[in-house]
Amino acid sequence: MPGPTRATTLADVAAAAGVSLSTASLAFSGNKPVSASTRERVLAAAAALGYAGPNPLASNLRRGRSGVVGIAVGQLSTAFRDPAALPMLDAISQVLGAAGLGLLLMGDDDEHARLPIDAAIYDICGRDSWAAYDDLVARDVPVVVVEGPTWPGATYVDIEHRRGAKALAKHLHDLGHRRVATVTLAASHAQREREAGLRDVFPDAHVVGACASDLGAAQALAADYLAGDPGVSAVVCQSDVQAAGVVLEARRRGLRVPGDLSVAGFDGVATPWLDLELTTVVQPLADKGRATAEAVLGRIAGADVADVLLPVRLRVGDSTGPA
Amino acid sequence: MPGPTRATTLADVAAAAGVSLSTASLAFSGNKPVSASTRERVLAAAAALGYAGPNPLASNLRRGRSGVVGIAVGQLSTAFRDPAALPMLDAISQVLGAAGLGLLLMGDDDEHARLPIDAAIYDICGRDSWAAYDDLVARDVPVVVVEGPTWPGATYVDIEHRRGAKALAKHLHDLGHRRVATVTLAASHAQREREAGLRDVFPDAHVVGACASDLGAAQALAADYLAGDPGVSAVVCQSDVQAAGVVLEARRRGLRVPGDLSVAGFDGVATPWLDLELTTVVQPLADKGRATAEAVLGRIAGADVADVLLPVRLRVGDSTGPA
DNA sequence: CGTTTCGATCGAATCGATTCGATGCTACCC
DNA sequence: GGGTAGCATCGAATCGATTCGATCGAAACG
Repeated sequence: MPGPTRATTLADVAAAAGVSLSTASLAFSGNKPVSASTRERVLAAAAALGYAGPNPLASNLRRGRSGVVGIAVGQLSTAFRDPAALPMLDAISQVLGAAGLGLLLMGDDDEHARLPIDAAIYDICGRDSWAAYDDLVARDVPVVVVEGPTWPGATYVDIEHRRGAKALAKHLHDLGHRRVATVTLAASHAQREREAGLRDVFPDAHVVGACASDLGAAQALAADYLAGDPGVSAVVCQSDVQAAGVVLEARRRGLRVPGDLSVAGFDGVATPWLDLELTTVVQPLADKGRATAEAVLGRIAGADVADVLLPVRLRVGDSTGPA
Repeated sequence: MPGPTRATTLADVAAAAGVSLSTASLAFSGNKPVSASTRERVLAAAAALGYAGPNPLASNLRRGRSGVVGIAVGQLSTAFRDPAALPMLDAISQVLGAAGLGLLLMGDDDEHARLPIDAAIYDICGRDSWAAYDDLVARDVPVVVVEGPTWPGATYVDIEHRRGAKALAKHLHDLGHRRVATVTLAASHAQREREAGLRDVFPDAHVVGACASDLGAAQALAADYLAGDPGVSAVVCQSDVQAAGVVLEARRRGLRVPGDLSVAGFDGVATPWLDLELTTVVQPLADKGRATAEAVLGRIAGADVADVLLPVRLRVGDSTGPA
C-alpha cells in the first residue's frame, strides 16, 4: 500500500532503487537513454513507495516552464455564451493539449499576472485594453492576440473583418437595399473594421445600437428599434446570434423575413432554433483556433512567428432578399 | 527602460537596493513587517531593473502551491454549449479568483496529471470514470466531484436529482398524464438518479433515447420518435435545451404544446428563443458553483469538508398541461 | 543606568527536480 | 593489443524564491 507518508521525493525513489538521483530522473523523463533494467528497477521502487512521478512544481522551476497557457476571456459567461467561441476554443485546447499544454482561464484582473503561465492568449475580448498586458510583457510572457488591436510585441491572429463586411454589404446593395441599419458589438478593433467595410458600401448606414452576442439582448435592442418604424429594409448584425434575435423580434412584430426585412449575421455558426438559414459571413473558427495555438507554440519555442490573417466567405442564406 | 537582459532575479534587486535577499522577499510578499523606507528602496530598485516581481515558478515550488485549480469538463465544446454550465462556471471562477486561484481546463486525458494543480474539480461530465483520477489521488491532489458518482476521498457537491425528477413526474401525473416518455443524458450518476425519480411515479416510462444537452441532437431524436406516433402525452427531458428541441420538433410536426404534447425540462435556464416558459426543475446553478469552489478552498486549506446536497424546485410553466 | 522587549534585518537551509560535464566500462576496429 | 567510440551512470551545480532562527539596535521599563 502507498504509505500515508507524503513527501516521497525522487531522491527517495533513487535510494530505494539503488541508483543516483540523476539516473532516476532520466528513468522518468527519458531525456537520455537509460538501460531497460535500470528503468524497471526505478519504476518498481516508485510504485512500492507510492511515488506518483516528479513533482510538477519542482520540474517547472528547473525547466523554466509551467506547461500552462493563459487565455483571457473577460467574464466567462459572456465569453462562452457565444457559440462562435466554442469551436475556436476547442481547436486551441486540442492543439495545445497535444503539445502537453494546459489552458488557464484568465479574467481581466491582474491577479492572474502572478500565476505561472508560459504564454497568454487574448481572445474573444472585444476590448481595446487589458490591465494585465504590461505585466505580461514585463515578465517576458509571449502574447497572442486574436482579433485585437495591435500592441507592440504581440503576435496577431485575425480574420478579414472589413472584406467580409463589405462583401455582405455589396450583396445587400445588389438586392436593391439602400437604407440599412446595423447592430454592433462593443467598440473594438474588430467592430471598427467591420463597420468600415459596411460603410464602404452604405456610408450612412444607421447604427441601431451595441449589444453583446446574446439573443435576448439583440431582441430587446431590435424591439426598441423596430417600434420606431425606422424605414430600413435590412439589418446587418455582427453575429449570427444577434441576427437570430432580430429575426425573432421582427416576426413577433409581424414582419416577414426576408419579405419585409432582410437580416444578416456574422460568424457562420449553426442556429438550429431558426427555421431559416441566415445570410452571414462565415469565418473559419477552427482554423482561427489552430492558428492561434500554433502561434503560441511557436512563441514559446522562441521562434519568430508571423501574424495570421484568415479569409472569410459570404454565405447567402434565406434571411436576405430583394428590397 | 527595462533592459533587454532577462533573468533579473530577486537577488539582483536585493543587491541593487543594498538589502539582503530575505528582506527583498519580504518587501514583495509582505509576510513580515518591513520598514517603509526599505520597502520603497526595494521597489525602486526593482522598477529600475525592470523586475516584474517574484518568479511564480520558484515561488510555487517553495510554497508547494501553484495557485491553479483544474476543472475537468471533457470536451470543451460539448461542456460549454450547455447554458446550464455557464452560471456555475462563472460562480466557481469568481470565488476562486477572489482567492487568487486560477482555473485550468482539463480534458479527460491524463496528460493533465503532469500539470501543476492544487486541486481538481470534476464537473459537467456525465461520466462515471476518469482516467486521471487515480493519478490525482496518488499525488494527493484534493478532488471535488460535482453531480458525480462517489469515489473514495473526494468531496461531493450534488443536487436533489431524484426528488426533483419525482416532483416533476407527480405534476404530470396530477395533470392526468399516464403514458410518458423521457429523453435521457448519457449514462451517469445524475441520469440514474433522475430516472429513478421519474419511475417512482411512472414505473414504465419509455426511454426515447440519450443525447447531449444539445438542441439539434434532441430535435433529431424527437423527430425519429414522434414520427412513430408513440402515443405518449408527455415527454420529460433532462435539460431545458433538450426540452426546447422537443418542443420545436413537435411543432414542426403540427403538434401543439402543451395542447397535444406536454414537454418538461430540467435546469431552469433561460430559453429566449422559445415563446413559452418551460415547465422544469430549477436547480441553483450559481449556488452549486459557489459550493464547489468553497469546497475546493477548504480542501486546499486541509480542512475536513462536508459533502453538499443542494435543493431543487419545480417550476410550472406553459409547456405542460392536462393530458 | 542596566535590563528586557520588540521590530527590522540578515544568513543559511530548503523546496524537488533537471542537466552539464566527467567517469568508468564495454565493444569495436585495424 | 592499443586506441577509440559510445553508452550508462554518477556527482554537483542550478533554477529563484520563502522562511526559520539568530542577531543587532533602539525603545521602554523599573
